[in-house]
Amino acid sequence: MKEYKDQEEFLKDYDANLYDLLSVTTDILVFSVSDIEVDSYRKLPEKAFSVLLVKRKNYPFKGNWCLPGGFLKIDEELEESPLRILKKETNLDDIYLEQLYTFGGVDRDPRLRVINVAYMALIDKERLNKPLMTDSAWFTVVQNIQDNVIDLTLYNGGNRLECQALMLKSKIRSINDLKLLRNEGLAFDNALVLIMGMLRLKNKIDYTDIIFNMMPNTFTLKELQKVYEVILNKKLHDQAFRRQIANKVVKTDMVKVSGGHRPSTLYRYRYPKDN
Amino acid sequence: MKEYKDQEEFLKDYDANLYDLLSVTTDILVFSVSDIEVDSYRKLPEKAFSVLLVKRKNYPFKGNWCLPGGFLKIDEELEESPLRILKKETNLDDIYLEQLYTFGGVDRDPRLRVINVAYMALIDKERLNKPLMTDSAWFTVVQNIQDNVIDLTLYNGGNRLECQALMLKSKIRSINDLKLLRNEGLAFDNALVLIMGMLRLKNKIDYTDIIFNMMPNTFTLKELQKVYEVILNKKLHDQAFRRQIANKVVKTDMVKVSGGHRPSTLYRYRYPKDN
DNA sequence: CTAATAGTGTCTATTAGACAGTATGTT
DNA sequence: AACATACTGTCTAATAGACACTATTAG
Repeated sequence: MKEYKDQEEFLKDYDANLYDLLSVTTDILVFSVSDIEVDSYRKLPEKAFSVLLVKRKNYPFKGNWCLPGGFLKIDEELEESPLRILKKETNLDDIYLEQLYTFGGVDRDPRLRVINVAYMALIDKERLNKPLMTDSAWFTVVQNIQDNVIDLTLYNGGNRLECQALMLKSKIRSINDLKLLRNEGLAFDNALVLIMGMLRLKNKIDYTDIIFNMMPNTFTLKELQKVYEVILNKKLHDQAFRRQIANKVVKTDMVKVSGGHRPSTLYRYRYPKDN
Repeated sequence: MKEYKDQEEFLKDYDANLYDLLSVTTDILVFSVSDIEVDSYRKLPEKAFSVLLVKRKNYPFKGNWCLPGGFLKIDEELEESPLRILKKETNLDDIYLEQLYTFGGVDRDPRLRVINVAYMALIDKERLNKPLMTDSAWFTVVQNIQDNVIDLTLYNGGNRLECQALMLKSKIRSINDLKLLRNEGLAFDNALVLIMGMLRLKNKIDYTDIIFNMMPNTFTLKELQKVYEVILNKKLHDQAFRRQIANKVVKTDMVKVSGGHRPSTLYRYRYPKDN
């Protein structure tokens, strides 16, 4: 091995093709909630949980749906890539974004070896200020967890996608803790990305404040509770819920009037000193 | 754009060099604890928290210390890479491993553009059955957190490394939430990897059982408490601690005798149904 | 008045913090 | 006996679950 005087001399001599080269992509799980109107004028609208998908126009997986994403450019910071994609899809700049997991299965893309860094984004649909891109659509996510099997069914108009996985451990930390049982209509390994994201979110809303990224500026406590309930997929006890989030919200002097019942006080999120 | 009959025909035509190519590496934060003997024969040994580092023999960063790691091979599953490295370094197969974060700064490696998937591993040093690799060494980690500045000082014999970062948010989720203030002796961006790993561990031992991956099969409650204390960097209240971990451990019929005082009952970890 | 949601009061069980006290070993 | 750690008991404060009750609106 040649001896170098210093790092500068070493780098001049260095051949970047010495190691295997491959491509890196970023995918983003864009999650949000929306209202579902109910028949009775008196009842409150239900909350639905939804994810943004893009229909693939080209091979591979032509016609299937996939997460918004793209290839990382060689001179682009890793964190810039999801922000760039989100800006393109939603026209929003300040979106809650966190790294979810990096997927690196050898065969996840039939074209070439790809490492995929998946992010999770939470947005408030009311902030959307332009129509979705063509081929993009919100899918309502209906979850069903029984024994150790998680099943997610996605609906958008006539489109219905479904994915299902066996959870091999009680805490899913790695892609190897999940075994995909069914995947109808999702491209690449996006079914597993979606399931991991869903599980991460269900877990994190218990001990963080990230849910407020999906809420409008003002909201009623019942609306907030319904968002918790649709994500956790279980009913919460009203009074217990109010106590638990009491110190995370601030009462405003506004109320929300809706149907034949007492109006509900609107609340804001109480930002901690930092975020 | 050419129209393809099916995915097979499309792939035959596909040029993998269409997108930017780069290299992927995996780094592993191998954390463990060990005893530090104390002067008085009566006192219990203190617990020290430590991380495994490797001295760089070549450029770049020749002479600095770095995390064990390596380049991902093009036909290697992403998760296999850290396992392969751990096997080489520790000769152990069944090690607790979790993905920590994927680092992708444009300039993190002066040789070429690299995306680095960092993992965190927790091991019980008593299980080590072979000496460390040459150039590998355990460094004791001493942490100091004041205001929003975290400072880690690493000791091994005469070697002393130090890194320090400002925490821009109270919950560190992204590399952008940290601002590196000082880095003495650590290669690449390993200082930030180490700090993120340390923070993740501090956070996770409160709501998971991962600490037991660093414990021997049997241990006294005081030993377990001291491991918590050295990681959290604060004293815990004896009785409160015992109550909190009571249902996570099982009493054995063995005791540990050490110095001039009453022997302590040895406990085992109570495995949940799965892990 | 009725249906439906909004919001409060309170009892109880569980958990967390604090502190005091007792137990048991080696030297 | 003295020291050091091991371990238990109990008071109190805070929190969580459960349930009952009152309040307010549109139609």
